[in-house]
Amino acid sequence: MAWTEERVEELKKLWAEGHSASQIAARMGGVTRNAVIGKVHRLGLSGRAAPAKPKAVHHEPRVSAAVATASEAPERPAVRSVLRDLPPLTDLGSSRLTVSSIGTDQCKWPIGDPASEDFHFCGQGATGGKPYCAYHSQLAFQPSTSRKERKSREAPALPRPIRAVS
DNA sequence: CCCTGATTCGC
DNA sequence: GCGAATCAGG
Repeated sequence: MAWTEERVEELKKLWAEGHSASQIAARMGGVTRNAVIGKVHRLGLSGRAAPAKPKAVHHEPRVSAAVATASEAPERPAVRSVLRDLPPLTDLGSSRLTVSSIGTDQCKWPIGDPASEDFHFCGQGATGGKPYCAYHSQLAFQPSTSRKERKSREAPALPRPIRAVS
């Protein structure tokens, strides 16, 4: 399908009305949203009414600011009790697991000081899309506190999942 | 995973 | 000029 006068006309109109590229593509037919966007750009009418863009930040080399914000919160009594009933955690040679080398199926429980050289992750098998291995999942996802202390509950006992590098 | 626009580049 | 592929982001 070619961009005839009429079609370009309608494109301009719809775009000006604020329809998205995909909406325009669907309405006009014969073109994909990519085609629409491409045309919009070539017509020089990109950027609609005052979205107030921050400034050309598009497509810049992205610095991975994925600084591990993990904290090795000291284990609290409640956690310790859980710990007691769990099988010992076999120590993998995990000192090399860094935020960038850890796999999606590896436990991301932080070990050590994030600011330290030897900071690493547990690294044991983490299944079901969980960020932690079975062992650490039990620490991370503490059962709901008994309705008794409901009121004073808060502070999720431990480290929040490290955001996997997507 | 759904969507958005932006950019690149072979055609 | 065109638009699919790809990217970056919401």
